[in-house]
Amino acid sequence: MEPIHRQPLALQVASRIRDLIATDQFPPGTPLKEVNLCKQLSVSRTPLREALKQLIAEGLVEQIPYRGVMVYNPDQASIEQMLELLGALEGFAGEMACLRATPEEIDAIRVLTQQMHETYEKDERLSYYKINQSIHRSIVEFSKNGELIRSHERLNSRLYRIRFLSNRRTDRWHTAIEEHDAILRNLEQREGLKLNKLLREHLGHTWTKVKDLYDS
Amino acid sequence: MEPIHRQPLALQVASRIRDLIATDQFPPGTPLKEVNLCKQLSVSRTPLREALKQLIAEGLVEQIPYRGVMVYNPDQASIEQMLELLGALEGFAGEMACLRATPEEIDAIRVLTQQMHETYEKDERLSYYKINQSIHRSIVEFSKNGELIRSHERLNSRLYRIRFLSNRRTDRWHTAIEEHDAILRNLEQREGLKLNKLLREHLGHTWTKVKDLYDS
DNA sequence: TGACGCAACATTGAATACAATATACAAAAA
DNA sequence: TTTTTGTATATTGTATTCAATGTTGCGTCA
Repeated sequence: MEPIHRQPLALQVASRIRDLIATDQFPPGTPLKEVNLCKQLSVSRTPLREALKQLIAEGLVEQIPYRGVMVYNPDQASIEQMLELLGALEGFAGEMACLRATPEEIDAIRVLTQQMHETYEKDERLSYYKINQSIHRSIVEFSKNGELIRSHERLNSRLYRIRFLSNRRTDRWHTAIEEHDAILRNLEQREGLKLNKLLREHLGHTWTKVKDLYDS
Repeated sequence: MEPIHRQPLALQVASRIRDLIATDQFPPGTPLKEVNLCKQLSVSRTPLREALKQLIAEGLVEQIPYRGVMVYNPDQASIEQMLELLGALEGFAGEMACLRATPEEIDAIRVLTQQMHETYEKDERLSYYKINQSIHRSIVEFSKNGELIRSHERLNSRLYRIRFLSNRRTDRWHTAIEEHDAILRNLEQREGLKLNKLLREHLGHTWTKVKDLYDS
């Protein structure tokens, strides 16, 4: 039988804060004061502090001794490095997916890519963004490497907000759609090395979009 | 001026436990009971628990609610996946290092590779192992990508013991040395793609060594 | 007027106390 | 003898309390 999964309070608190950061309710730089959060979340300081320790380890927030915890506010250089690493992870995942994905799984990517086209034509940015995320996550999953999946998930969550902001730029949408078509094609044809390259470049373009956003 | 670095107790505790795991004084499966550790380390439960939370996030130990934490004991599949990911990270790092390493940094790798030869000839296994680790870490550092460096560091620490054990096998030493010569050559000639491939294969060989170790 | 020092306050760091849960073992019933 | 069940004990989860540290603002003195 399916075992009952229990969630210690600290874990629940951690994922709640994670969501609050991802949805920009706690934007970068927000100080996370323990007593305030305790009241807002109705927990005592101990589980909250344990949750914060986890988030620190994940790199989602940063801590200065005796001065508290705040939401991580990466500078341009850090963002570039994170996107570069994300590209490497996704590229490698794509390469492995070419070896290991089942035809059904590739079908799923095909469906998502199709849906992406539809949201593009209807100009539904939020849906577009979410489908885009799904595609990337799926490719990583199909690498069938749990460690890779976890690493990607963590890094991606740190970039969630950044990528969302860069999504507001519409002038690169068309290129992005074309790239996704190419990604699908290479996955279908199991062209691992080419897919690797494509995905890395795809993330590279994300960086240029983010960069413009910061510069303007 | 260089700021003074403070170490909250929890961080000190975490790195102490990390060392104990790396040096196999806490081998895989060891239950880490809070009160015992508190006495041994002369700290109270709060900082200890915060330290454990970090180690959990790092994947060095695992936790079952109300049953405690124990040193992570990966099965063969997990080890294979971790090594695969480590290969991807080091391969990519090598590729970037070809673009970004200074001549002086490459010199440093050359010196280390030379020292590796010497320890090989003198049959000094521990020194050999440590120099080997230094070379890999250096290559990753020369990628100049802080995120990549941290990710690699964390994954590597989880594999430290495994790789150490697999180092006892001597029949692959010679091949490993040759591979390291090739790695140095390709780094010197800035052959990024070839170096990437080499490093991935190099880690792949580590996996076969580990596998044999488990099977026998 | 500006700089220094002191004090009150706010916030985090650590320790302890209490509650919830799991495990082990023994006693009782089938 | 085997199974079950209850109780004692150990261990983790959570709350509360106390200590250490950093910050802010006011007052005093040059």
